[in-house]
Amino acid sequence: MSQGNLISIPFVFEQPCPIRDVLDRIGDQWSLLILEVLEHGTMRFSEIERAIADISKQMLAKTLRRLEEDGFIRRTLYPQVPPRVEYELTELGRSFLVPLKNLIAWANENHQAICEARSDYGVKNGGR
Amino acid sequence: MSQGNLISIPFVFEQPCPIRDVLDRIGDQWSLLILEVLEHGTMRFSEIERAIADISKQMLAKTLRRLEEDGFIRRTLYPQVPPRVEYELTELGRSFLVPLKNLIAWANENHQAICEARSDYGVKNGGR
DNA sequence: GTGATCAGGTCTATTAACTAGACCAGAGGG
DNA sequence: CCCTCTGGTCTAGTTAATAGACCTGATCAC
Repeated sequence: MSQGNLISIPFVFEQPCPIRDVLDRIGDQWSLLILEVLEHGTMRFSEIERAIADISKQMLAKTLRRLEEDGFIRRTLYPQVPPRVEYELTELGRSFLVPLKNLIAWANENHQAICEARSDYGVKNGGR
Repeated sequence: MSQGNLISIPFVFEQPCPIRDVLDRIGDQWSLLILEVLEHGTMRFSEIERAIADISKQMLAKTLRRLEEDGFIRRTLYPQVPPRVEYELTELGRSFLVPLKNLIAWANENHQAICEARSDYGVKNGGR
């Protein structure tokens, strides 16, 4: 609170900033995964559910709604019984695939290194 | 479970796959943000805390430990009183900055479009 | 000497988020 | 007549995150 011991920090990520705003949305357990899955084309709810496997219906529905709300995907409901709902990437969503695929490529390339880091850490802190 | 109605899905993201493994770790509220903050150099615990502002101490400590465990960052403890602890990116962490900065650049470029999508969605589904 | 202060956490209690699983509509098939 | 199909929603129980008190122990003001 006092001024004397303030360390100068030129960047502060408060909530109303673009980076925070976007990262807070896509930075969750499922969003990136769903977008990656939808790269392969238009898919139905149950197809996405099967592709990700361990997502719960509720989280899938919620995450899809949020992605739709943010303009990443488009939801099309065919009023049949049983209902048919299809999800596909919008232009915005497709443009997001570019940085996303970079990220995924990095993940594939460096997964090994991460695993090694984990086991090294485990050795160093083995006891507990 | 029966075979008849299986829609062919050539890609299934089960947990033990590199993409899932990496995304499950960095795909949370704080990891990406912390890594981005640390781009600016070695920082102390309280500096990071101040830079992100609305992170709780517990989550910061936990996320830092996980990032350290995965080899993204290095933690250096100077045994003084009061304690001094510094965090910095490792080689691996720095290499991750490349895809991360792509992501952030995308976020900056498209933040406007996302906001517009949100308000459009709000109009369309205004009642509820 | 007494007490406040510092950094970097941890501990606890409250609150929010997520999960699993039941349930629903309503047309078509056996 | 009952069962099945899809895309969800609802409820109950579990897990995770948050806010805030607390801890250490050397240093400094009083």
